[in-house]
Amino acid sequence: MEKESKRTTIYDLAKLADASPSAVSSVLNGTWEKRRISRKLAERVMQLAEEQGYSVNVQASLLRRDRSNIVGMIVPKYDNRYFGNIAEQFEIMARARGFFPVVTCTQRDPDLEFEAAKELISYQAECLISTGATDPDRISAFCNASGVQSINLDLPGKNAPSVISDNYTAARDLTNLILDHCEQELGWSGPLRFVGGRLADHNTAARLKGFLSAQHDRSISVPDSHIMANGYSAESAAMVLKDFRPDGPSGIFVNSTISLEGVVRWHSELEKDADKVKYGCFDWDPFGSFLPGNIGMVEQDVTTMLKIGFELIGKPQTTKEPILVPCKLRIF
Amino acid sequence: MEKESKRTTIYDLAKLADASPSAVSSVLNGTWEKRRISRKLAERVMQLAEEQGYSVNVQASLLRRDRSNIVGMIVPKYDNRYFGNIAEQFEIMARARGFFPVVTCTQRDPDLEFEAAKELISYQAECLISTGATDPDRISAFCNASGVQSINLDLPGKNAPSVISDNYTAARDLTNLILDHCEQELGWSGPLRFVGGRLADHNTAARLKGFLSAQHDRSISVPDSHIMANGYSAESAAMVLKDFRPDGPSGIFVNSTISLEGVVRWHSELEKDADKVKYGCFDWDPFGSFLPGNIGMVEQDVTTMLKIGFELIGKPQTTKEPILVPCKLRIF
DNA sequence: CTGAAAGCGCTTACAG
DNA sequence: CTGAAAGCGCTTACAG
Repeated sequence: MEKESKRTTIYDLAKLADASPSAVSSVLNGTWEKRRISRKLAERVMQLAEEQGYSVNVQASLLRRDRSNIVGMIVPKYDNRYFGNIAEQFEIMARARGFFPVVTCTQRDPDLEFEAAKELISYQAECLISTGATDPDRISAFCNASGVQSINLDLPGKNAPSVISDNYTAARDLTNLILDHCEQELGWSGPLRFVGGRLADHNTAARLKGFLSAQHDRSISVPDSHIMANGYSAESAAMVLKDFRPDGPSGIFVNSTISLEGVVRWHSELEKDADKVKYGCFDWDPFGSFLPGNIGMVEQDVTTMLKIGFELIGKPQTTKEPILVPCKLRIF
Repeated sequence: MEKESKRTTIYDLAKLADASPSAVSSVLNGTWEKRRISRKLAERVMQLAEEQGYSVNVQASLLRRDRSNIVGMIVPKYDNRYFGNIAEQFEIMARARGFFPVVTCTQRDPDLEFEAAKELISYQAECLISTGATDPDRISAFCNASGVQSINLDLPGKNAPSVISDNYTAARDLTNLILDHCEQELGWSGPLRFVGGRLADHNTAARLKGFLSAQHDRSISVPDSHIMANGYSAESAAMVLKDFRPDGPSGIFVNSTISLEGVVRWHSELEKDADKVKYGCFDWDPFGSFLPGNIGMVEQDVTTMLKIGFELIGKPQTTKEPILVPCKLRIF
């Protein structure tokens, strides 16, 4: 074994195999049959490459080639059922399509999002998917300036095509489900409370609209105090409910599993009428159906969103209107 | 704006700024003050770079430089609390240390693991962290041959240093906790059942050892039929318990949250004596404490494991004995 | 069947 | 204060 400090190159291999670097290169990148290099030489080179622990230097290879095949994704969190699933499926689907996926996680920090996006472009990503980005327009503006395609997922933007869940419809359906349960099991007909998220956030706004419209259709008027969208954390959800001690039936629309943690904590500490609280959650968790009071959850259709996203890659960007993907309502 | 098809290079910028490519390069990579390039020129170049949406071609830059700063990680899943958290914290900690993290998810598929590892090395990763790899030795053998450092996380290997949880101790503590609850609340003293995982898997084996040793210390003998380690899925856990209808008190050691799903499903379908089942789980989930019968969970100390992993980077590889990191026992 | 040569976009020691 | 030139490791059209 040679000095470990330097990696083996095609020149090392060429010397060892007593062939030219060009020949070695074409053996290693699979074009040797086309170049009609003898099978004997090819086998010798591949054998040597194996022995020497050779691996192609992608930096050098990409520099010379026309395409990188890299498709980048930024995602707010991995440690989250929804986004973790998106990242995971993205990688699988990208590989299946012959791309090299590079995902990076940006902690809902707009500056980190932008830096990470620039980094991915520096790595010659051919397309960048911004998932749940807080400032997608800044990112796609930069992509546009660099001549790199970009796509928004989960949260829409103006400068690139967007693929998002049909939050409005799913929220309306979930609200109706909660209302039905309240009527049938508690003989009570609203109004419900809305807990979690931020109203400035597009998805929360769309969900709130669905929440209100379902109740409007039943002539239920919802007081402002019932809209408790004060953030994305278990703490803020528990906080906003702290002083609410139900005195009879009540129902809650929970916006995301992270808020659900707070709601469940609050619920478990109720001293009376805990069984008169019904809630549903816009988000999916496998333990959801075992939480007392939880009557249903909305699961976003990640596979379809990604499939549509991949179909957009390489296509000329046509419409900028968000493409809406229906969600699945899971009833317990 | 020029033709979008080609990205802007330092040569384009040099022409526009009426300067040499060398000067542009040093302005862009921050060495211009050292080279005593005039502030005026520097500002002009940076302005132009901004306008043209320039971003450095990392492939070209790395090819010329000595170091890549890339540190790679393979991880089985993102859509999993434990591994998702590892990937997320890895990226944060890597950035904080000036590295460029690239994580990829390999679905517990040994071949995909190996391919992904090779790919990361092709991208000139300086160090590769194999997390929960099914065949870590094959990967580190390849890394060794290529002169790339490698580290095993979560699951140990022979060819590289390993940082793993102290599964044995934590499992023993969790077992004792379950036994204590069973005695105090049910007046019953084992033996417990062990559900989930695979005995061939190092971590399952270590946990089983702790499980057995805690009971051995209390002179409880555990029949073989109580060891139900038949896989990592909610289905297999539910399956193995299908015909178990407890007729009195019972206790279960659940190996991972994925198995916990199956256990909870089984538990929720019991017609009698459901309140006489106590279980604990080796893994953490925020909804865990709200699941009836769940008395405690083990949370692995991801931050410490990663911190130790990062300390190993760049250091000569000394001991091959796994470094054990204590877990935290969360009691409900 | 195979090699010499140019060039991908950078960086940096060297020479003014 | 600044530029010309070499070279990082590859690929590929071109010329035998």
